[in-house]
Amino acid sequence: MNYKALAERLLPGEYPSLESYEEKYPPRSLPKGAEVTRLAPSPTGFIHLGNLFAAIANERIAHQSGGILYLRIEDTDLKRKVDGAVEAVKNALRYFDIKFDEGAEIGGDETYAPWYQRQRAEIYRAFVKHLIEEGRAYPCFCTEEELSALREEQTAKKEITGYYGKYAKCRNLSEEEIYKNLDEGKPFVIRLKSMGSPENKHKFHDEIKGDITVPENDQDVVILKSDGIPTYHFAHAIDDHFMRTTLVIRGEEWLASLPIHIELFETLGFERPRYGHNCSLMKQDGESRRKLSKRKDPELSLEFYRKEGYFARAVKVYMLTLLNSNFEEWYRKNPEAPLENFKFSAGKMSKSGTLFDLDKLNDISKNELALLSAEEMFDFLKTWADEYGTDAQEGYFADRDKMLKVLTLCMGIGGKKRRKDFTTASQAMEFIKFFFERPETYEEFRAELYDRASVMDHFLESYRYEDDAQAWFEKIKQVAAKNGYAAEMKDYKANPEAYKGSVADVAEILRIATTGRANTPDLWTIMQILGETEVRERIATLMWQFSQEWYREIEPSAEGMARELYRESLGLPPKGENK
RNA sequence: GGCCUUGUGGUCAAGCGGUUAAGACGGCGCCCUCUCACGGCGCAAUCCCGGGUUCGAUUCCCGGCAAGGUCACCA
Repeated sequence: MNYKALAERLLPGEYPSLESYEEKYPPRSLPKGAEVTRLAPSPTGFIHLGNLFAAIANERIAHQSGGILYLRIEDTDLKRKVDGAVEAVKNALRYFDIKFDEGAEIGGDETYAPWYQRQRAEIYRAFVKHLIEEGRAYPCFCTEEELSALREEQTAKKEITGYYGKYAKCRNLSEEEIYKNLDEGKPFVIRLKSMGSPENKHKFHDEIKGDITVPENDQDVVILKSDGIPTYHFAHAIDDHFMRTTLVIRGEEWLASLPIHIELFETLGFERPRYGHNCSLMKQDGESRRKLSKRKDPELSLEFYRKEGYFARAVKVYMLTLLNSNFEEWYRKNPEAPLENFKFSAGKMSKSGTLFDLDKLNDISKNELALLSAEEMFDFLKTWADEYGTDAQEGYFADRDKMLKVLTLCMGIGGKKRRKDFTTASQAMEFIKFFFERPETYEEFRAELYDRASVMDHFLESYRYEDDAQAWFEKIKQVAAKNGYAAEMKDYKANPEAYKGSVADVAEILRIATTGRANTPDLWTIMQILGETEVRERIATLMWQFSQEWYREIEPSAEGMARELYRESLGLPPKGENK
């Protein structure tokens, strides 16, 4: 068989010499030990937690070694392409502070460009042509129907499926048959002529899994599709060689095709990069666990975290704790140090599938947010609200001073202990809502707090905005005593039967009346921020409602009196209907 | 089904032949307290199973079992 002539017929024309590519994409001049890693998504536009997981590992390994992280777009399959996908990937990763040194739409050193595989067609073909000339690749004319028939046959016989050995029909086509097919214009793919046998097993060192055994490949895999574009496997070998990748961290799902890649690198005569196959993120689903799925699990999408307003650093910290088991301990000891100072190591990555734990993420988020200053929190929330918040929420930020006071209080800044009430921006906005909008609904009063109107009335009577926290609380105590509640907690605990309740209950009535909620940060400060008029109006409004109800039930004729009471408490003149 | 990988509390996990088998999240209880949050203290809960090797196995070996991955002109 004249392979040279065949190669020319299959891929006609002059191609640059193989050596010229070596010169064009020379080995990188980097310090010893520097790792070149990459992220190589296909442009589907959907970027998920698994991508981020691998991205962080690749980024850390590259940058802590003084190496390079680049972005390559694996667009060999047109069906997967979605417009704007590359932008989406870049944006998502920027949010989580993953910085590329070079790559598609990144700029940087152009030596190893282009980074879109479709733009690299010539290189792939040059090498495919070479393999044909060497007799290490051949054209295959089998149709999809033939291939699936073969698969069925193999399955029925309980043999291994695929294109190999005696099943590789086109491998042994005669020269005449090949040219006849070609003359008839039959479409063809180029397959690798595999020399391996799965009976032979080799030890292989995986940077994450450790020593594993890998069988030899015997599949005559497709390397060039009928459209002249290579398959993933072939493009991987060529690109990672010429982009001078030193370490490939990729998902565990690639482990099964490692034998193919090993053979490809061998037959091309390339030194292969080191590999680390990381486990995938799992989710508990009833009895069993499964990979996080795009359809069923919104928390897989990176977009989910941005919409909810997760703090990017918190997500990163959580990823790091999953990625490297010793990270959590390090972080505990070095809470102040930049994350980059942590010595990341592929060897510490988990070997088995990790269940994604939203509780843990939420815990980390609370802690991370509690580290922010009021100004930082202001910026974080505002950025979120501008993009995802309602109009009303955007409005909260108009009064910067008030917002800073609110945040200072709600985050417990200045106090002995920081508060940790929320995990995301959307929760935080919900939490501070009552400062900016009057409550629409009120948390239910416990049944025993039946005389709340009277408590409110007494409170408004004695309330002075100028009072400091202590004086204010003294007055609450007086209100308590006046209404039959224990002014001192100790008294109440010692003898609960003697009272209707304690100051705590009185405070609860006032808390619900002003905020709508039974649980809030310090009430006195809240009242200070709201301002006197607002406090009085809120409490009086509710008080009036209660009085009305009460009068309606007990003494319908006295309803008018309730209104007067209300007006009086606001300091308004009696009579007159308009506010 | 073949091949590959993995198996320590509910979850993430330390551990490398002898330990009361760390820690964190979650759960539960108590304390602090005007509520909540924070914080403090405490409790429950784990070495997949069966054989070896050994004075001794969670740890080493073999065999099961279970889980995950993969078997395309998708990546």
